[in-house]
Amino acid sequence: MENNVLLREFYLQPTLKVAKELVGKTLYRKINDRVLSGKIVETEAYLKNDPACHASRGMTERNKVMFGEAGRAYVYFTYGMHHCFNIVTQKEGVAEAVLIRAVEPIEGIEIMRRNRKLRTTNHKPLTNLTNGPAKLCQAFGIDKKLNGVDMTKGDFVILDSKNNETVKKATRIGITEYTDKLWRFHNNSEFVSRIS
DNA sequence: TTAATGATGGGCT
DNA sequence: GCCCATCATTAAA
Repeated sequence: MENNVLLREFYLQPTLKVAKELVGKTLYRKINDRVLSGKIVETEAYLKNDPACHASRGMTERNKVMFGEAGRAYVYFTYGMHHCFNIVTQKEGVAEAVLIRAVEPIEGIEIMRRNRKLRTTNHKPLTNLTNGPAKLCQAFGIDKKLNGVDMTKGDFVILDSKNNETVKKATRIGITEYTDKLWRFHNNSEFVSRIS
């Protein structure tokens, strides 16, 4: 298991390349000896000098992890109730990251269902578990306690996998600047938050 | 089917 | 005070 964990050198590659290549890889988390995993199906890149990037206006208490070393988790709280999860790329001082927007559940689906606490029934219950950045955080139990965690080792990592995903480019979601940039990557599957 | 809305609180231009 | 890299629910059509 440990031998195919993505290492720091992977995250030191150009951020757009990292974002694209993360599609098809496996997000893995072990909590209390129970495994949660999912195939990453949708990502977004946030670059330096990108007005949509949290770090574009300088370092703050919230975004300082983005300025640190590659391979760490940047988890932030938004809309008063949601978390979003990114992986930091680039060397220290260069604040770039990849937002994980959606995964396809593989292991620990019952735990994910419990973590999601949905009231109403959905006609696509599996898809609806992790097809959004805040949904996957809920399902995987990701919150601010994981902000800054090193993802190149330990129980919260991304596993390499030989995959031949067809990766499509699209515009990013939920931003108001640089909306023309095709910095969102997805595999066009039903587990993506939305196609376009 | 799509559109509108309320929830809810940390960060900050 | 206003803004948010969102989501679930309700309303409309």
